[in-house]
Amino acid sequence: MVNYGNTEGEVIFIVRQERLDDAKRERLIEAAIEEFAERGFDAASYNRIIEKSGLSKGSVYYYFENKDSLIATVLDEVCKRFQEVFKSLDLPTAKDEYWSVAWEYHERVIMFLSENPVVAQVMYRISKEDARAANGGSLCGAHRRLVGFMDDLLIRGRELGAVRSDLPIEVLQRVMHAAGEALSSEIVGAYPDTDKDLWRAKFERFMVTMHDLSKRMLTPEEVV
Amino acid sequence: MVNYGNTEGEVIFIVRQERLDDAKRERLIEAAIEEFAERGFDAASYNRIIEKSGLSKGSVYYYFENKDSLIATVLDEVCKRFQEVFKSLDLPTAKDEYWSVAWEYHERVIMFLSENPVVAQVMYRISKEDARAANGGSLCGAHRRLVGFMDDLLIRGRELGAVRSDLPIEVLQRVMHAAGEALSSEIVGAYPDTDKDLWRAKFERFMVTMHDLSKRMLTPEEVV
DNA sequence: ATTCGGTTTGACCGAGCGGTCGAACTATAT
DNA sequence: ATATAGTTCGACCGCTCGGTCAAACCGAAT
Repeated sequence: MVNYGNTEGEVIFIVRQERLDDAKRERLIEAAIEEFAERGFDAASYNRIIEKSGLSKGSVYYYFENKDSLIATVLDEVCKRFQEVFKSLDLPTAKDEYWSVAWEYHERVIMFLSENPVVAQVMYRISKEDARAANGGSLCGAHRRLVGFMDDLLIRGRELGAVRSDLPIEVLQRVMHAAGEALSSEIVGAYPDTDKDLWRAKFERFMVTMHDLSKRMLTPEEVV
Repeated sequence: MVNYGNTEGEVIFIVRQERLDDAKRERLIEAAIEEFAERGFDAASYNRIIEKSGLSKGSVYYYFENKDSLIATVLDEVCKRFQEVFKSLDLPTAKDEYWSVAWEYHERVIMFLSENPVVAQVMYRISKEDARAANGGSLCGAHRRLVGFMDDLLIRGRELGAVRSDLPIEVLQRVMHAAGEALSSEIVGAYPDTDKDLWRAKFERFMVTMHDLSKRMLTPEEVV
């Protein structure tokens, strides 16, 4: 797996980070995730992150060259956590397996996002700020890692004849991603909000809708 | 038409703005549109806008109470320009008219966005920064105005039986908007890029794809 | 007891931010 | 010619930003 723009800086910082106490590292990264979730990467305040982490300014700058370096580290962390979700999910090997794997994928995604609302918000920020210039490199790479499984799934689906071939994978990817975001907005971030049954109902409605839309959008042209 | 959070400030500024020279007003607004397009509303620099407009700081603050006030004015301006596009487009009155009107809508949208790339970028920023808190009011209102026609079209479509009724209009709206954005990304902003025929081809491909996806997503469940 | 590399600290830096304000300018009425 | 109201101007304000740095601290080796 390529390491997109992560920690490309001076070697000295890599050495130092290895020696960094785990507890401190976690406090810093958690503070950063919260800040990025709340404000996005651009508007995030490095000062505020440092303050929230409880470390001193000097210490943080001792381990991380600058704001971008910390961003890269956090992006890597977020990607790792998300990718972990699909480690045990195999791509379909036959056409009639496709939609059940897709269902499982959507289910795992939505559960992960619901159980990790703050991380979810960061992922949301990644796809929103993706296009911009400054952190473009890291963000773009992170975005690619996040949609990696979906990409592979679409490619496999096309090979198996379960997914239309008249549109580029990238277009399908974008539309699916956009639809998923639009649909999941009212479910993610409202996890066990007082009423667990209500959430479960919302969740199941989302799954049905997402599955329905996926099939409609992706099914090969000759079938419709 | 409701005036969403626009120029709610002191009366004195309204009076002054009425007396403001048209040429100066346009220079300022155009500078602001460019800045907002490039950086978004949050990251936009009021100082930079003022500098670009050629006016002095004191003058601008004489006519606009603050940054938010100028943002509200620009939002209003952008909404007006976009809404102008549909003034001569009527909602369908029969089921078999629906898809031709939808086609016409998509065509006009994409033409407007292509011919006004900077304004398009601002509209893009509106929908991206929509969720956030600070300017939430104005941005949210502007967003509603921008998707107003699509909303009406969907509602009418449902009344005519051309659009599915099993999902809330708001969900359909979001998915359509997201799909449109995902699909149009490679065409908007690349208007007459050296090769006019190439762009025309891209445009026609977009129209076909958008229409296909719209039909797939919106068609009532019993038909599929 | 001293030295020394790794680590921690917070005062400090220049830049840019949104916003203020008193002085100067201008045009019209008297 | 003078008074008055509308307008223009840019120096200046307090604040936060990302980032620097000399001094202090600490624990292990000598």
